[in-house]
Amino acid sequence: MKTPPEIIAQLTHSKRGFSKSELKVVDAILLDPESATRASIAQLAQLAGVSEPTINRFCKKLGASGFPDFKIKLALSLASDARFVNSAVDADDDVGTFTPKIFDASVNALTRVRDSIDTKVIQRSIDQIVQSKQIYFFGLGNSGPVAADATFKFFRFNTPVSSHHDPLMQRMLAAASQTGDLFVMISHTGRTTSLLETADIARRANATVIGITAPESPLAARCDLAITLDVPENTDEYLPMTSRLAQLTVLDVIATGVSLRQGQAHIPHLRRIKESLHDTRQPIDSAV
Amino acid sequence: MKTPPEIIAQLTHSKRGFSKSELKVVDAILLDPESATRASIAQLAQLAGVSEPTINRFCKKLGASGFPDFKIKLALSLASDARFVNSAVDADDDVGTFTPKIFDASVNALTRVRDSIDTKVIQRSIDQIVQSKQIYFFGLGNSGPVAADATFKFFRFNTPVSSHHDPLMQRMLAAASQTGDLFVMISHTGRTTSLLETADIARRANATVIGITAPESPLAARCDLAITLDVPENTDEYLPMTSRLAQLTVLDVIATGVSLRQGQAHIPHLRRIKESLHDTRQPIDSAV
DNA sequence: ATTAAAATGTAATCGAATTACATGTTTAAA
DNA sequence: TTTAAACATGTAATTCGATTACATTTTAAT
Repeated sequence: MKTPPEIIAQLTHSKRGFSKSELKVVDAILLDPESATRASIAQLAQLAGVSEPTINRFCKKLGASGFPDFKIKLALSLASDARFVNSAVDADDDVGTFTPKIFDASVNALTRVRDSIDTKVIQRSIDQIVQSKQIYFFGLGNSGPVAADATFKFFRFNTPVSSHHDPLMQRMLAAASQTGDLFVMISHTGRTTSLLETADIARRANATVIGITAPESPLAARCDLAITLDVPENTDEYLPMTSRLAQLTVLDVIATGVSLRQGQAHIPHLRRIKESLHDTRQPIDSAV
Repeated sequence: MKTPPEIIAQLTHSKRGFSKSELKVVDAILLDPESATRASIAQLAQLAGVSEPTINRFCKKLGASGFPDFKIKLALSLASDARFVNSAVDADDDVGTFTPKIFDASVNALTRVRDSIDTKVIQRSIDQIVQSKQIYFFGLGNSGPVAADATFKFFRFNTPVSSHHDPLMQRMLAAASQTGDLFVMISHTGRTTSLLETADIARRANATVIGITAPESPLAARCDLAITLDVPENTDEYLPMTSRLAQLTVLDVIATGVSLRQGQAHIPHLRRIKESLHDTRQPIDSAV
């Protein structure tokens, strides 16, 4: 996809020297960019309180061939970028307002991680998992459920897998581990003392430790492989929201990678899992 | 944001009765949709070999107010399509290729749910949660970790909250429940027999049951409130990937709603939680 | 204070889009 | 098979929006 000229970005980060009336235009557009894509040059001129040629010149200044072209570029910009405006939830937002905001924040986080993640580390993680004899997913607190989820995801491969959120159990398993054992430790902060100690213990036992955590965190430094997620999370206001999503998606990626590596080898295994679940479900056309 | 009329979709799935010359227009546009957004009506008319009014009528037929409006809608359609390339992971993809694909699939699912979710039901769910005396999150299998995650999320409110993934325990709690108790049952398929029974038991006990599940599923029909998530998931190939993310985000939304409703009331409670965690963490500047 | 350059507006012009109307084409009924 | 009515399409006129040329105002520098 060719990089579109991000009109909205140019409007918000008004680095460019905008003149007085050009700023009026910026304001008028940002007030309701959506409807600006539908307005005529006259309407927008009136709304901004400037003349029509001013609008026109403004459009050209931003790289459009004219006003109609500008509207299209603006629309494109809205569709891709501005839909995910990371606007904070406001105290007097109603459901219809804050619901998309939260979804957008999640989407934002995911696209950001997508664009910043180190796929080489992912690749090496996949290599390690394929080679491992046994896989443990460790997480504490909010990351506990993520580890548990990973178990379900990796269960379809033939390697024994389990998740643990009890620090003592984690420590015991780490101490009893050996070469070929793989620990995936999940921690948003990467600063949970107990998990750091467990990581050290596991590495001393010659097991492999992969961390899914924050860049430059103590945990990242202690792992054989650190998958670092750059998720901006204002943990001061809320408990982690978006980091779990990023962690889960990264685990999806790794699972997919392992799956691709194994080719069709595990398909029969997967079918057996599916079949085992069948009797727990109501048939599709059951009376509701 | 209002659901955009997907022009491209209307063009490709030419279900609508297009006439001879209208088909010429479709072809001309699909030949190079990108440049069609930049063409004038005369250019496009020539390219398609039809008259200008034909183009104009065609645009109106597809729901645009005219040709310029059509171009904008087309541009929007292109942009969103490009972003949501739901291209399946290919057997010979390398990490750098399938990693963004999976992230995009997740983003895709979230935006789709965002645009299709019924915020009125969300609102009523928030109402119920605020009024409830006790909250239980139930999930089985893949949804178990989601329920567990919800516990962490809702713990910051003063209402007692717990999650359970043992069907017997779920059933016991449902049987022992009473008015004021709230059950949030999470199931991607909405067809897990055990959970359906538990829902019935809970409702007979006058507890409230909220479902986070598939539209038109047995579970949705059995709940007081059904938050239905329209997540396309090819469960045949892979175990659920994106549905968890949607479920988690919906729970984030609800938690946020409850939080807003309570205003600052729970802030001291939240601070206490934070402080309790402090000693488990390494200080930021600890030696790495 | 004066002048040049930049910014903005006015008004004329140009061009694109739309509409009204005429012509041709298909379809169905006689 | 013929005929009329509905539909599809094109031509030409018209309208409306966008653009340009030019005049005026504002700003900044000497």
